[in-house]
Amino acid sequence: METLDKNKESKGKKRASKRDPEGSRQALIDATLDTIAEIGITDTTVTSIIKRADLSRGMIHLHFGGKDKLLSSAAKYYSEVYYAELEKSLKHAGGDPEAIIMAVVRTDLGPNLLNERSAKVWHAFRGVAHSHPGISEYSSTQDERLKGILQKAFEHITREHSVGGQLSARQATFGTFALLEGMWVHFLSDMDGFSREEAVSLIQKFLSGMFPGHFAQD
Amino acid sequence: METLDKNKESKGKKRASKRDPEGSRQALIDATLDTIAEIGITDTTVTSIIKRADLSRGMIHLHFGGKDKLLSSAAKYYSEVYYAELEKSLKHAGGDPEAIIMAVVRTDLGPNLLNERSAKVWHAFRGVAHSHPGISEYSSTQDERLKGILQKAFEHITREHSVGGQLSARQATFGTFALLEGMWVHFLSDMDGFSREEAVSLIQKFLSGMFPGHFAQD
DNA sequence: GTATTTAATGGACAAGCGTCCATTAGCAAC
DNA sequence: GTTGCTAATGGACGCTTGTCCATTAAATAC
Repeated sequence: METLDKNKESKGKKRASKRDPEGSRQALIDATLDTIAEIGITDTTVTSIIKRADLSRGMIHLHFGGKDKLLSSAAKYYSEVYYAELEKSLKHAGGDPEAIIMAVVRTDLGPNLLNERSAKVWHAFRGVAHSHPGISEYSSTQDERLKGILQKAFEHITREHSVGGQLSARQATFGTFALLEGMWVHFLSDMDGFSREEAVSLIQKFLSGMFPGHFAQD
Repeated sequence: METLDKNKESKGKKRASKRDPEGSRQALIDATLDTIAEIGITDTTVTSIIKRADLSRGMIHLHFGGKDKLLSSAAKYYSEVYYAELEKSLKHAGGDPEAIIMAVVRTDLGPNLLNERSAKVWHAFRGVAHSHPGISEYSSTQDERLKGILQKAFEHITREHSVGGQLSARQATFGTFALLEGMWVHFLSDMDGFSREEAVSLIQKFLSGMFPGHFAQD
């Protein structure tokens, strides 16, 4: 019998075999996101990426056609992971609009989506988006999907209880979204002082102020 | 009599004479901010900056000691301009806490501070701050000063009317700040659709929801 | 086994980067 | 004028960047 470790995906991160195009592709994307989070997007070079992925120089050109396209693919992947997590959480939320909104808030501020690596990558991508169409595309898609979910839920609430002078669904979406983005920024500038519970509770207070009778605190 | 234009600071941007260290310094800072806003911080190189400032290669090293220090100086200058505008507006606001808070909100979202160039520069700086201590310093200083002003005003309000279950001054500051940051992000992603009035009004509604009896809408 | 296919390698390359400094030139003092 | 000071110039430098491709080697088909 032979040794059974070493060559069989033992660590979960290593590629399956020496020839594994799909694995190499993903390894490059992961290494890109790691590098951006660790040393910043300005210092993220082809060399720093392939060093971290433990692959050879030519792989980026081979699998993505260039550094720029790798960055776009990494942004796309990041956005997909974000949205997958959100949808997973929404499946357990049921159909109640309030529950949906609070599930979005809780998930967006939860440790799976809002953590050091993720927040740094998000921030870096947003910072360069304006001069990088490939990245811009995916981060604005992510925003629009999130806003879409919120707006649909808020529309239900405003329709049910048409409470005269209150906020429109559009404004409520706008405000909630801004608060969430602000929380991410805050998290980055003070990770130790940040409290997820407090952030969720604050948004909930904002919502219950805007929609009296709804979003009651525990 | 001689011609009186052409060589006497006529355009306000040109340097006063061919030898003007202070003017050159400022021209480099302005060119840096312009370049960042136009082509992004990633593509902002020594060459692109000196081309825009219409100065020679050596000037960056001469006046700032290197590109990195020029960037830090540009961040510092940006922050100073922001804060000067804010203080100017606060002088007219009087001593009333509500008026101070609303003046901060209106100024932060006004065209002098929130415009295309300014927002793009701000975004770019924040995106690289984590791997660039010189920039990080000034953008966090700016944040802290703004939060300080808000918190002091909110403390007055919470002290006067100690309305039991309401928001603490810290939370109100947190929420207002997050909303403002969110508005800037929103402005960047949809400049045409953005309405300053709506943004101000939304924050005011948030505040009047949190502090019933205060921040009454017009 | 051999042939075929293609993932992966890593060095060569030109272009571009930021830094530096010997030189030039503008202004003030005399 | 001449001198002294220093702002300003712009080319040379070494280094790093991203791209590309001839070569190697792993897996599959026969």
